[in-house]
Amino acid sequence: MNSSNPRRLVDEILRRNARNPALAWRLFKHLLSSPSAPAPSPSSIFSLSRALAHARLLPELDHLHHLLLNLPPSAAPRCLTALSLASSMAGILDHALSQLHSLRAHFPSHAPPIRLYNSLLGWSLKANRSDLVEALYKDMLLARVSPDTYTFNLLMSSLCDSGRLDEARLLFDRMTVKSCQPNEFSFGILIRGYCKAGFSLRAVELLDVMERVGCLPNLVIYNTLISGFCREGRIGEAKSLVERMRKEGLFPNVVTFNARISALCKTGKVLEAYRIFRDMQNDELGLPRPNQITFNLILDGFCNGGMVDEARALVESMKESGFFAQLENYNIWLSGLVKNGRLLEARMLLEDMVRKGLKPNLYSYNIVIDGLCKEGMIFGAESVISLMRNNGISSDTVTYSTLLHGYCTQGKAYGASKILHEMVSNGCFPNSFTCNILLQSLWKEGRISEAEILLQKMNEKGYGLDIVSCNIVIDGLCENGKLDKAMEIVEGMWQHGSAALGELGNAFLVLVDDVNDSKKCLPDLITYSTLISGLCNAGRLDEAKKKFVEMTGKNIAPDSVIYDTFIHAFCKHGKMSSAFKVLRDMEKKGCKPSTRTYNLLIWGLGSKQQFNEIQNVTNEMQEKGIPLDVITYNNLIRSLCDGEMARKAASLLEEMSKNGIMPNITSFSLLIKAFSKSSDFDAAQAIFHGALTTCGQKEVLYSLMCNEFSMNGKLLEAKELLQIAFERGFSIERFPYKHLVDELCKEQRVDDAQSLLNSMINKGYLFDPAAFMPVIDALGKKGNKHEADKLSEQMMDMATYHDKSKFLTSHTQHSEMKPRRIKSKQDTSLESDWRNLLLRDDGSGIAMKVLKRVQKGWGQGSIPSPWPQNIDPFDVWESTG
DNA sequence: TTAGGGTTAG
Repeated sequence: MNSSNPRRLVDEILRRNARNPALAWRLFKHLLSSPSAPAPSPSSIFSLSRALAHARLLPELDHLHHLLLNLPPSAAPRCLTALSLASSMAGILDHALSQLHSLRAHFPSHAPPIRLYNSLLGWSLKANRSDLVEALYKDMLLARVSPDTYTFNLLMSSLCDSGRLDEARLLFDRMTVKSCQPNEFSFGILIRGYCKAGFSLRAVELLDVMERVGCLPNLVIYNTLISGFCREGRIGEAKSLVERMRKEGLFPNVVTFNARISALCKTGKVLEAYRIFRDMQNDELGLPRPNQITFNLILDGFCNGGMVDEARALVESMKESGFFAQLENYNIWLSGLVKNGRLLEARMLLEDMVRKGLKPNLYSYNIVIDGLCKEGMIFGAESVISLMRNNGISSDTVTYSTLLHGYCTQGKAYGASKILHEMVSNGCFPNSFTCNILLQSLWKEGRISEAEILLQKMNEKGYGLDIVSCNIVIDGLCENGKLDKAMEIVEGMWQHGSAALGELGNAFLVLVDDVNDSKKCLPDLITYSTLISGLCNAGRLDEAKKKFVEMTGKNIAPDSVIYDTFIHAFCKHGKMSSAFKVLRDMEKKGCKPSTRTYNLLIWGLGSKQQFNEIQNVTNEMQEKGIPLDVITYNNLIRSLCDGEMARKAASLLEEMSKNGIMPNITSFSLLIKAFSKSSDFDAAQAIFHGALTTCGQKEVLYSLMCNEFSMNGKLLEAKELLQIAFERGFSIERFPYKHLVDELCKEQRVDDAQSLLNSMINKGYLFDPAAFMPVIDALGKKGNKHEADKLSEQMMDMATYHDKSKFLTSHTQHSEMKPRRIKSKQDTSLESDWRNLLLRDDGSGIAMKVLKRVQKGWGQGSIPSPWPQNIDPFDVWESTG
């Protein structure tokens, strides 16, 4: 160590202990406290503070800041600069800013280097702190520091990220006339901006500009453009770019290949992507080797294409070759499992990750939470949230929005508003996704004026109304029969973008006319799909066809969903030849018919009893390799049953099992109904038992069979099934217990009827008190006044209990249901039964007694409004400021 | 230390 120069000594010690910042810091303090200590060099301060910042030793950084302020004025500014730069580079934005602030306050004539400003600008932009960006930019000008190319590049990149392409372009154009010339990064950033916004054609024009200014495009720029074209499906353009780059001596690398593979997977051409992937693995072909990302793309492709087994095999091979170790691999696999309904496995994988010490991140949890919510398993989702909280990760806006969506789709309004409040009180603010979820929920509930208030709030808070919001409103209008309004808005969107919603009556929306064309939200495939489906449902087929022509004229390519919509509509109206014309047209246009397409056709033919044609269609499916599914078979079963060929229909069950297709509850139900209709109860019962074996002991199967027996006078058999239902704890809502009690009484079997009632009471069921009446009547007629009174009392108890638990129909029923549905279903049935009771005049007086209870309880608006009265679904925005 | 390919919600 050279100790002849004390300043070198300081530097040396600091350098040697750079890896132990705490020790370096102590040594530094010690040396600096010596009276003969020389001033440290800026580079040593940079190394020290970089180490302190990296180790997040924040109090030490503050202390250092303080010490540096006391250095002689010849050394202090440069050392402070070094400190601030190191803090800034480590991303400790607030420290770096306060250090810059002291520098500027104490040494106003010292101009900080542009590099410091650039670094601070970069972090401020990343943190979305436009206030800081502005302040820094002003301070730069005050310090007479000129922005350089790097500064402009940062600003452009940020503008592009927030979709402000035109402003980014303006900045870019100003660069060419200013002292700072655009470099390859400037071009790269702008090109990326155009490509990300879907304007690859505008991006590629910049290649010519580059040529003019003598700036050579590099591999990154070519890859940006190629992936942009691939994303837009412009494969021809992508290919010619590859040729152009080869001519310039640049060769496609793994990124280029990944862009192609990604595009193929996104358009469902997984097998083609897989072929390329295999070629990349083949040493002889000299292609770039697949990397981590290539594997992820193929894995995701398999998962999205429903090829779970292939995906699983790939995961195994990735594990073997060490390509399955990063969190991202796990997250892709998690999302694949969820998308393919393997929720249990996904949940287990998540816990496995925790056990293995591979910390799942917010993405991992959100993926599983979303899957559970989509399957209606909100409790499961809530439990994953606790798991996540226990592992130190807090919910974000995505988590809350996902949960909100779960509650909304199940009509659980109270849960939804609870989530909204929880999210805001935890500092997560609703974004446009959240708003769209709410918007859809409100429209679905028919609460249009509230939806309009929400649109207004979204607008005030600056959440742009995007194409999703527009599509939600258009869907809502179609569902509510306001098709003309919907069409008017779509037309207006071509001119004014989302501002066309203003025609809904919201004058304020006129103010948000999308100013720049690049951001305007124009009708898309979903818009037309929604509109066309609305028109078809309303029987306005000619207008639907016109809209179809309009969309293709606007270069929106129809997908199989739209074709299916037309096929469905034609089938519904019995226009089978038109339906087949659509099928041929879609094939001609290169849109592959799906199993669903054929199922619709079979359904249409089935309702016209055209069995030969059905046969032709199923043959065609087999020839074209389009798999039949359970719905296909159910359609076949339905049409045969309708044609009173139940036996032939039943034989299809065998064919299904031969083809590896499991019949479902619908398959069996159709057959049970058909055999019951023809009074072939032995066959019906055989199917019923087969169904129980295949589908499990399902309540719907029991209730169906019980209803069939009961309707056809098979009272004993029906009663037996009802008894089983009691034992199994099923909800009896769908069982014909009232009818059965009534019929038993009519057949003078009051004892059987009474025993049924007693079983229901003993099992704790809460049921329609009207079921008591036939028995009370019968007992009264028989002169058994004592028993009749006893039952009357029990009926009164049931009525009281009914008052207390407004919605419960049985002890097994799950709590929350869609409030509106409950109202229409339950109230009307109870009310009508009670009205019938009250109209009776048998002098028993019971009816009047009961009436009083009815007036106190049921039918009196005891149904809670979908949103709890005391909570305004919109007030959460007020606290967001 | 600013530009390319992979993971979450409507």
